[in-house]
Amino acid sequence: MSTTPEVAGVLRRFNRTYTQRIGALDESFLGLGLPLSSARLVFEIGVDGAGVGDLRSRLGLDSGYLSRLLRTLESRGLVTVGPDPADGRRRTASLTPSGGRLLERLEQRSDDLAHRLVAPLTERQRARLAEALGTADLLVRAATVSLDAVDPAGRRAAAAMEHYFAELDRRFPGGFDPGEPTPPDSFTVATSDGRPVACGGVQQIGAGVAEVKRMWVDPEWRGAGLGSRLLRHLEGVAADAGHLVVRLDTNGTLSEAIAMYERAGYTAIERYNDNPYAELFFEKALD
Amino acid sequence: MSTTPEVAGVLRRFNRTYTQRIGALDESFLGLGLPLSSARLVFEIGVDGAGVGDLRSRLGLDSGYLSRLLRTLESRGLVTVGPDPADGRRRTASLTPSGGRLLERLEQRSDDLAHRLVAPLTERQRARLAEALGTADLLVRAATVSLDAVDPAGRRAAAAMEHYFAELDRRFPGGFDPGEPTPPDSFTVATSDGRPVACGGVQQIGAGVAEVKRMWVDPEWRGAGLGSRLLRHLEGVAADAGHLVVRLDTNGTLSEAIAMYERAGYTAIERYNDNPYAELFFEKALD
DNA sequence: TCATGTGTCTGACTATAGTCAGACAACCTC
DNA sequence: GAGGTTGTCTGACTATAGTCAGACACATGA
Repeated sequence: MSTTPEVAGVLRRFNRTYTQRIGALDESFLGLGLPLSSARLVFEIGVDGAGVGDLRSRLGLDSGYLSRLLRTLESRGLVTVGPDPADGRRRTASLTPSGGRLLERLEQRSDDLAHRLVAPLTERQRARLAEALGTADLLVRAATVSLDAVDPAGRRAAAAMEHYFAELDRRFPGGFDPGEPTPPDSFTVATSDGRPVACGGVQQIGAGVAEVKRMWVDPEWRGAGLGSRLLRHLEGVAADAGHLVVRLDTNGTLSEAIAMYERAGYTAIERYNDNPYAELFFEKALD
Repeated sequence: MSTTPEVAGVLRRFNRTYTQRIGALDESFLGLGLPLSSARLVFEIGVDGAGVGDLRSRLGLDSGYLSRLLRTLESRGLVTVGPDPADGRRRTASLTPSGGRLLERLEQRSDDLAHRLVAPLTERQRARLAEALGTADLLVRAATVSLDAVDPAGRRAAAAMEHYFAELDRRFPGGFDPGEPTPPDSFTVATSDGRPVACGGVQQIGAGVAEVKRMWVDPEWRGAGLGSRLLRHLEGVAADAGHLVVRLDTNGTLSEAIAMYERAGYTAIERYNDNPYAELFFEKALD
């Protein structure tokens, strides 16, 4: 706040410009015989379908309201809602062929409008705009990732860890076998649009000593500072639990991670465990 | 469209991110006992007040609807609506002291939310975001400027020309006296948010020869390509009127303008009029 | 001064968006 | 298999947003 007093102002000014001009992109959904909220819903269901709860959180709707919207789309033959095979309480919505055609037309309209919007710009200006919006997009998304403590043995933790293990398996020359992973003392998942985009656990490994484990950041999200933020967060978790020192191990393959640890003030130490995949070991004192 | 197919995609992706995250900035207006549209209206009236028609075009509201919104704000003692001294049909809205206090609180909330939004970012990221949004803002605004042919002797033309004359007066060492300006054959005003941001006229000065006159771009808008776009537009106007050549004169003081003319394919020629303020003369053949 | 246009207002509507409480079935844990 | 939790659904609402037609006063230009 102290040294960048203008960010908020720029943001607010942009907000104004935005609602007046680009906001019309949403209204391009109109005129196909559907109210805006229903059209947005069709859009959000998409070709792959989506869980009802997922839709609710992505669109920020009341469950009753969403249910009713789905009912009207169903009655128009645009959507079918069926049970989730994995959990009988959940339901998944997907588009019928006619719903798919509607989605295509929505996409088309939205695309046309976007093109028309940038048409008066020169080629170079368009490129500049695309770059600026891309940057803003990444940063805004990064800023609004939410870091939540989840049950280390629960479903959300498992789903996030799966990404982590899958990536290790891809990156390690001989693959990676997680064995029977034991849940850490606490686990944090970073979520954006309902999907896990980063995660990490904290576990006590000695008196006053915590280990950061299974830290992972989605490849698409690297370079947005999410890793550092998560690491700071996990250090906070460890400090709150009364630990004085944080350790972690890693593998030489994971060069971005190593660079980040060093930037964050970690120093290399001797091997402190028998993890066969670990080659490098770091430590940092909590203040 | 051919070489930058991705702009529309980036724009649409950003739109999605935006409505979900920054869109909440608007909702910060809520919770002060006013519905969103009324709060936006208070915001748009601002400390300086605003004409009713102006508000209508800025907010894109139906005149009946706006009138009703003003009535409810009036009945709550937040706004007064009085006659415009210059034109008895028009009315101007301004905030009462209590309306002004409400506005301050709205600003405060919006500001707080903007700060909270960028809080998770590092200083550097915030600076990057501010820069990206600033660029996007300028370009989007530039893209959505509308170029309208107006009555060369009418009010809109006069208002725009006033800016032009004022600027010349500021920039010329000995000031500038427009004398009795005669309206050109056609006049174009570029408008953004209801304000003139650029203008220019076209006038026949010989058989098949047109002159571009009184071309002006708001200083805040320079660097956004608005000048070139306007110039191209005026050339189009001249070509449509059957002219084959466009000429223009300028003063050595106006260096940005000169650079722009050269970029646009104009070449220096001999003096072709007796304008005492003109020092440089340019010409371009229309294709 | 008359015809025409412009800017605002009222009345009478409709459609859309959203809220809240509670029912109910499937699931999970002990 | 009892008790609590989660996910979805229905019913009964209210608030907000927006539309359209027409009235009326003022302005403008022939």
